[in-house]
Amino acid sequence: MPVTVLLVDDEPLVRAGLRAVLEAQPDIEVVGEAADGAAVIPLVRRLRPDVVAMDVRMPLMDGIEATRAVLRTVPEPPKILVITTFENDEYVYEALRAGADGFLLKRARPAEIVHAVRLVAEGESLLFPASVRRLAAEYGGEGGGNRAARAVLERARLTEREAEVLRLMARGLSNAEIAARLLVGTETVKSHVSAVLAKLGARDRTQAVIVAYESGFVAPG
Amino acid sequence: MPVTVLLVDDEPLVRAGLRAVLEAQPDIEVVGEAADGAAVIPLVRRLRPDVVAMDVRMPLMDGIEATRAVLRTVPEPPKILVITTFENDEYVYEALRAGADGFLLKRARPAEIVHAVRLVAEGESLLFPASVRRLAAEYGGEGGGNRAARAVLERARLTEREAEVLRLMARGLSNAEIAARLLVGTETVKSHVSAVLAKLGARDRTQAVIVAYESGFVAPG
DNA sequence: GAGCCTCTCCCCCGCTCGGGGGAGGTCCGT
DNA sequence: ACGGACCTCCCCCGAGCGGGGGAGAGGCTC
Repeated sequence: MPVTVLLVDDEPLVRAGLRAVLEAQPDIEVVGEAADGAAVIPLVRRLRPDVVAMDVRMPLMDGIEATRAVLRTVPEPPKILVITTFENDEYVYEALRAGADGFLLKRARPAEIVHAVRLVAEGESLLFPASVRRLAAEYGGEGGGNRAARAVLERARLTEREAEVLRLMARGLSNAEIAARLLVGTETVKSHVSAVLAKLGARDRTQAVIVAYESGFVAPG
Repeated sequence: MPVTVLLVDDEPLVRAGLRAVLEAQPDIEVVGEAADGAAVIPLVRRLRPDVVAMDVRMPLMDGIEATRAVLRTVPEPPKILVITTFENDEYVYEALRAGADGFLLKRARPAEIVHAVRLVAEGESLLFPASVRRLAAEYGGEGGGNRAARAVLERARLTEREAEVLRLMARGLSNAEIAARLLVGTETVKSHVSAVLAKLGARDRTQAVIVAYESGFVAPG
């Protein structure tokens, strides 16, 4: 059965774009739209979507309140994917605190958007690395390491092999070098790397390495 | 005038390989060879090379002793580029401690080798990131950050713009994204990125980001 | 035994990246 | 006035990378 999605954004254009991108996927179905957070709860009750793609900034009720409201009032609530235009949006981490399962930039590429929806639908949390640093500053800065990044890494549930590959990535090795070191083919390494990128919500190996550092997965110094 | 290089390695094959790679460059000239560290000092005195490409492991006198000897006894000594087969070679950091200006893996690609020679000739120090971590563990672990990486970064003498680009690289941005943020063309960003990679002795942006983290240039957490 | 996960390897494809060149502009110090 | 950084942009080109598929072998649990 397909992943059902409810779109919540005050801009019709954005909704249309999301719908186009998501419906192009055979396994994703957009079951409804809302223009404001205030309309979300009844819609969620009626449509029971797997995922709510929710804008943070909306006129009547913003994405944070809406997220809280949904999670409080709906039994077996859907996954909440927060959408925002700005990666420095202070609202974002509040939404995550409120219980959102991930967030996504509007300017993300279609493949990323689709990917993000699938991930949260499967129960994985994701944050895009470019924003992870930002979050860290706000999230509370006492202990070493970055809580947000750590959360990403923990929820990523990397397999042993994937973790091993990530460690080598974080030492600057290329796929070919990793393959040589692990005594496997480069295609195999590519598979693992892809899995790592997918699970971490990273676009490329650089972002994955950033998560590795931010989360304390690899120790700097 | 070209960069003059003295090759010191006990394996003729390696010397031949280095010679072939280096002489293919119009601006690099191999002026001599030696099979052991013991032969280095007189040759350096006579040939006065800009750079000595020196193996660490050699039968009579290893690269560390040879490095120390050259730096102690020769006025205006050449730059020493240490060459090794293993990146975990404990000899390497000792050589660096002894005053070597950089090191290089034998399995490095020709372009990297050429690049390394040019860099040390110009007075830049370089360490390949994959080995930087290793060095850190040995180099002394009290203070935060990685001394070796910090040294790389300091001696890299990045321009303001380059530092800015590196910071954005370390946040996971692509060249296009950096270009958008800095309001310049992607070609410009590519230039800066190339300059950063060159100065840091990094092969790709991932390695550059690793140096950024290891050196404390960007703070994790 | 069926299902699931993990690890392994394969294909095709498009794109970004990085190397190696060059070139014009400004600003600054000598 | 000249050289020298520095920033900007341009070209060509090859290689590595990442997406999107698939597929088989082994091991696990139910």
